[in-house]
Amino acid sequence: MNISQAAKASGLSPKTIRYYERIELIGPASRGENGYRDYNTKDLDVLRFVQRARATGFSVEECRQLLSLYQNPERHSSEVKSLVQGKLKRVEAQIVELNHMRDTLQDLVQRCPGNEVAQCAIIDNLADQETC
Amino acid sequence: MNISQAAKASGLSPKTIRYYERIELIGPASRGENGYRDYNTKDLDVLRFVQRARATGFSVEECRQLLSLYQNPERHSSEVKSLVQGKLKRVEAQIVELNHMRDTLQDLVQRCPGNEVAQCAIIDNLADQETC
DNA sequence: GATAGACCTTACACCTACTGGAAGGTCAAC
DNA sequence: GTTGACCTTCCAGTAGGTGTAAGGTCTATC
Repeated sequence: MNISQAAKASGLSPKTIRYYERIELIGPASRGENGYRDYNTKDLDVLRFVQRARATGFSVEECRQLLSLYQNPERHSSEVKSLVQGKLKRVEAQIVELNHMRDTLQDLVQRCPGNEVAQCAIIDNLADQETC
Repeated sequence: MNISQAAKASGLSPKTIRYYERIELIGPASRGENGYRDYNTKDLDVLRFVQRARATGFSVEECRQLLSLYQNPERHSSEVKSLVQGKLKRVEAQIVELNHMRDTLQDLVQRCPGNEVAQCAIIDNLADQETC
């Protein structure tokens, strides 16, 4: 199975697969006589694992750790859990920040007339926090 | 007022101010005889404006537009409002995505025993969406 | 006058997680 | 034998800065 088939089957792009190989997130693919990369079902499992972990929100470095746990039969599930708990905390913090941002934006939108006049609460607010 | 004082007064770092000048988000600072950048209160207003807009979540390109509206007395508040409404929509979409991510992570954490056993719902889930 | 330390300048490299494009080799079909 | 769709590598660019180096300048102290 060559790279574009592996890409389709895993949900990654060929470019991304090559990139993952280059940064050694995944091992080097075996090569056919023509130098083309060749993937088997085990390789595909790894590609899918990474695709899902990325889609779930893990960074490439976190995927590296998850992958090493995935491939280690001696792992303890506690290690996996603490990794995911850490990620959860960071995601929750990001949500709090974005919610705050949304509230600010909503407030700005409500206080701006949105007509042909130049005076505008949004500009005023960004220009001078005090007049808020 | 030289760059580090302007930095302190605006909440940006000197590096960031130089960066903003380099990408022409802000105009070139005037220079003293020694070649040092020199900021007046008007410059400071612009720096503060940008700092607040960035902190509110606007991208540098969005800041560029906001700044040009800020500096244009002929502006219509409707232009400002639609810019901010667009941003609000994007932020809300991001929140939805992060909430989904958080739910997934919470579910994974709950279903992982977190002990010395290797078997773990997180790894299983990432390895094979079907066994989820 | 010399020197130390804190500033300033520019320029280049690095970060994340890819993506686009160029230049060239290979394969399958017609 | 040629076309088009693959494949290969490598380099550059994206956003929004930060780190570091090499060098100039300012101020204070000895």
